Amino acid sequence: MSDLDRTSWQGIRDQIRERILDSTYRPGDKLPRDHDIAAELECARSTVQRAMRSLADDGIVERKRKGGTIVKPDPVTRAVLNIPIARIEIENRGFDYRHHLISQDIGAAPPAIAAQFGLSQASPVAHVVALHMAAGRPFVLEDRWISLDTVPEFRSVDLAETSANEWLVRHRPYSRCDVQIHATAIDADDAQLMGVAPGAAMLVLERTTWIGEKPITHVKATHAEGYRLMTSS
Amino acid sequence: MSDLDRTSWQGIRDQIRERILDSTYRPGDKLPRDHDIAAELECARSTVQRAMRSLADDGIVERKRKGGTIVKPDPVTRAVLNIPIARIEIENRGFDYRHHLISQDIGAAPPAIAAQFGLSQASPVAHVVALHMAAGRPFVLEDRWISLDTVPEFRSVDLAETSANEWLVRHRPYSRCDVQIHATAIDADDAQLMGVAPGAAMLVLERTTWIGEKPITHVKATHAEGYRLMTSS
DNA sequence: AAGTGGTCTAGACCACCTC
DNA sequence: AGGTGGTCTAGACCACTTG
Repeated sequence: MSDLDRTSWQGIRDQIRERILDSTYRPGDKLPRDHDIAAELECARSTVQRAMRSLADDGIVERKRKGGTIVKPDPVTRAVLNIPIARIEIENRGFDYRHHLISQDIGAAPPAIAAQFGLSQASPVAHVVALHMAAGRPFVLEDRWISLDTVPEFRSVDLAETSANEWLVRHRPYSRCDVQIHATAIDADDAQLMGVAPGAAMLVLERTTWIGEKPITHVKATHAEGYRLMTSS
Repeated sequence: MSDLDRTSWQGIRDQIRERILDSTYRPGDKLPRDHDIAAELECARSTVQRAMRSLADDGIVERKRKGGTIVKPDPVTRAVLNIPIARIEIENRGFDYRHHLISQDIGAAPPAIAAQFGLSQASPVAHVVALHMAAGRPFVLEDRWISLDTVPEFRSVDLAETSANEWLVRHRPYSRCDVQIHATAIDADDAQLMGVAPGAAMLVLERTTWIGEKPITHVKATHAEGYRLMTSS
């Protein structure tokens, strides 16, 4: 058969989704209770549950105890970003990977970073600037701050061998990650590093990761001109 | 108690995650089978299943039948983007919303759009350019193509009342959505519309939505200078 | 061929929230 | 206060994939 079993949870999900697509249920409408859908489509209630959770995860319906299930009135496009570490992304594209350490030092946190980390300015941080190269050309410029209160052993990492990016991701799992994406006109210094004209439009990803309530690192990753972040769902 | 029940699926998830964070299980390691974890933590196997699926969704572990569960060796940052309708986003920020229709016409698909849609160039498409304003200032410039084969009734929509964005999202649910994000230097015409200097760095989101295998719409949304897409997980 | 995760069921109880 | 979704269980069978 072309689709899945009508009584698998994917089958149930598809039938409900179909009714939303063909306007049997319209935005704002209340759907029957799980129990009744289960009876009608001849499956267990937990199977309806599974299907409904999937639809809720996709932002298609909204569920509330006692309130029931409604079709979301203000649909939201939901896309999942996968951000791999630079080396993996470059190697996946079939390019040779290398990284250059541009600068590295340790000191007290400047105000902007202290604020981002929620720490006092006396806190010690490491600052690392590195360039990730794909096939000999600049791919990502990484400007990173690491909280040495949270990651004291970072002081003794040899960044010639492993990038800070990779060392952290392998040794310091995080529990939370904030991501911001924006476009910026590159300044003269960074332009020279990236090999583009000053003022060129660059895609920038800024990430801050945390373990519990403690900040691990903040990184500003400036991507090569023309880079596209892609997602699908 | 401060955390959830140790035997709830969230509790199980947290205990497993904890063991990954404290390196009891390291990247690439194989975890015990669900059955054994269930026995050790004294819960049903399906509860372990639920916890494991959550960890797999977060990109922390990888599961294969017969292969077992391993800690993902190449951790990937996974962030979920929520892209609301322009009007909702602007109103949520407490600004007055308005939209201006810049241009609107119907014709055969130009090559780039035909290719994007996987259609022949003879296919009829609508082309709409509109500006979404927040508090009287340009917020998003929307350049949209709609496949009239898929959405014939779009011909008779009055775009003075509802934006194409909003009409589509309310009347044409989609089953798939591709998103691309990039930075671009704005051209002179668009710069005038957005009220910025030509060449300014702008964040652009391009989305194509599909219903089954049929294309609905492709939209290029150029955001105001300095706009930041934010996510958290 | 066999081991592992994936799914389904039926039933029970719980937690939350509207009515 | 009662109805609804959320979760848990125990057991069974299935599907995939590796050895």
